Amino acid sequence: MPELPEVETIRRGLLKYIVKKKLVGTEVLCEKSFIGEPVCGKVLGIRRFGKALVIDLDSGFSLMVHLRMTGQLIYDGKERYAGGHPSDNFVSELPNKQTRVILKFEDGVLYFNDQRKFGFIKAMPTSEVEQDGFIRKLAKEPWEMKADELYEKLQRRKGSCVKGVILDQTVICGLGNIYADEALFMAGIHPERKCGKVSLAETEQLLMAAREVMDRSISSGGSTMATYVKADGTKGDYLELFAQVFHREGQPCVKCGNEIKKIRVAGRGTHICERCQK
DNA sequence: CTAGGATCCTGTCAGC
DNA sequence: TGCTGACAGGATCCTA
Repeated sequence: MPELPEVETIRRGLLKYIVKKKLVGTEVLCEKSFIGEPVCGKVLGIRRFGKALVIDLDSGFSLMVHLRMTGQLIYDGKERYAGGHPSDNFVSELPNKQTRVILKFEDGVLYFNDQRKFGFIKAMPTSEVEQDGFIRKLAKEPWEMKADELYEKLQRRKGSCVKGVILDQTVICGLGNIYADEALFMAGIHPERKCGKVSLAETEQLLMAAREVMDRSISSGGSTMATYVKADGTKGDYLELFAQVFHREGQPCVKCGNEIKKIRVAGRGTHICERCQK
């Protein structure tokens, strides 16, 4: 679930709570959620590679965290900081039955919750992080990628629907289901369009749109976070304020008033305006 | 190599 | 109320 903007928001938020703090113990409640042997050490920093976070320790080890669909990181100390898949876990009593791993710091606890168990924390030597199979294959993020590079990649997969291809992190890194729909809408491209039928000019539009939707989300603290940490425990609905098509089926298109439709593309729920996207 | 579909897992919701 | 199937903000694996 969490896409690049949410993961980046968690990274920035967590820095304040765990950098220079010592990780002193690990409790693994679900075996498949923790790969490798638990490690200890003081936190030097937190890096992000696409949708994955890497917590570097002064012991020479690192923890790679991937939230996949339903992962959450919830730091609980003097105050609580939560991010990831939106749910009541952000404000409820922890640990609970979705808690998979507990990282114990000297003055707080970091819970890794994950309803569907697709996510994981992986311990490895810091020197091996960049050779990790997942990280090594990641493509550039939209801000670093040039339009002709993306265009060439799209042409290499000319028979596939463009949405499925831009969700592939080895093609372009960072987009997930929300921002793919939003970027395609902004660029006026139908998600079922074959990659071979996307022009260089449209690729440029798509790239700009991807940057814009994610920039906007990062600067507001991610689509699912910020509002969730409010003291009164109310659920945030930032997505509703910012999404033009995502989860807006049945509502009018913000550009033309036509009804937003929900279809299925590349196995994923997909939101479109049939008049604005061809 | 590409393209499409199944799969990992738990929970929720719509429909009967 | 209980059952069933569909679906979910991700990525990989398998098959053709």
